[in-house]
Amino acid sequence: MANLSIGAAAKASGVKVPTIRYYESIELLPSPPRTGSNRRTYDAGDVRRLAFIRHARELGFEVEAIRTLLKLQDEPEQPCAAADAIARDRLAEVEHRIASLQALRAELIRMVEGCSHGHVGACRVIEILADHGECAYHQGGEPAVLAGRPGG
Amino acid sequence: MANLSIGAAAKASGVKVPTIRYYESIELLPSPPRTGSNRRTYDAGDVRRLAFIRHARELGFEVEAIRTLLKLQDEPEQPCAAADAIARDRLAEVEHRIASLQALRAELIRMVEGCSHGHVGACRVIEILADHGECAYHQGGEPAVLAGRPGG
DNA sequence: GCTACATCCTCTAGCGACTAGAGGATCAAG
DNA sequence: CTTGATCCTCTAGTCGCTAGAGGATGTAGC
Repeated sequence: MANLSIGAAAKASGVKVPTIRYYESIELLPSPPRTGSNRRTYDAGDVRRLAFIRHARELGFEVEAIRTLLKLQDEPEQPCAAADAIARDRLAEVEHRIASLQALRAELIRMVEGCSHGHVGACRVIEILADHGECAYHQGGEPAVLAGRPGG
Repeated sequence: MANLSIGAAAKASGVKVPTIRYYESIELLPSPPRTGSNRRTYDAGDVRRLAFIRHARELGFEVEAIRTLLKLQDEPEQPCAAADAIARDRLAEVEHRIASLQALRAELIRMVEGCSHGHVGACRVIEILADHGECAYHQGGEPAVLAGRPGG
């Protein structure tokens, strides 16, 4: 698998064409060789790198964290403590999120059930999410991953 | 707890001062009464609402989704069918998110376990993220969590 | 060869959800 | 009555894309 067009690399990696160009522009992906007519050509290694980036983004890694991981990959003699730390941070956050979402889920189920009995009544969505002032997750400060959902 | 300054409301809710003003500007938070010298004054209800918004954002809900949740809370008398639909939509979203995050969590655990005490050469972080082809997390189509960091 | 039309190129501008800073008013403490 | 924190409005910047303009090139069918 070599000399892929940007479109083929996009298909193979799952990263959109403009996003590949964007990654090149921020130097997350090296500038590939060009054809005589100035078109980018990618190989299997590029596709792998793109797939890696895509997956890492989906896991909520920031671009800077991904940059660090790629650097670690390029210099495999170094211990992977940094990569491990990044993964651990993500894991802690993901676990907290799951817990919060499960609480919200329970409340939404309660609402849907209340609805099926003819009244919305005292909706406690706000309480369920507002009342957790002391939860450890928030001591650390800023949220690491906020939504940019596919639509947004 | 009443007549809080914007700074006090920020401290109490965990939402930053400029962000509170931003939420007002996009009408996620109602414009509060002002003092004679034009300063915003908040009460306990505003703080709860802000804390709710913050939690929901941290859970990855878009502002528009939060708006519908708040509307459901604000107007408990609205026709049951409408409330039910909103709650059901959010519930579906929450459940999808939980599922995605659980798959993600499993991967992160594998990553951390594979990584511990190793070197990057043997570190599975990169392998796992690059060889993502059969990862269940991706079957669902769209990524549930993408980064839009607090600066993003 | 010629015509469609897809794909590529660069560039700029826009999005959501903030965040930072300028420039000025006001408040609370010493 | 000064000092410094906090408040006000406003504009512009951030991240990680995404969309569109305007034009060049590649490819398939006739």
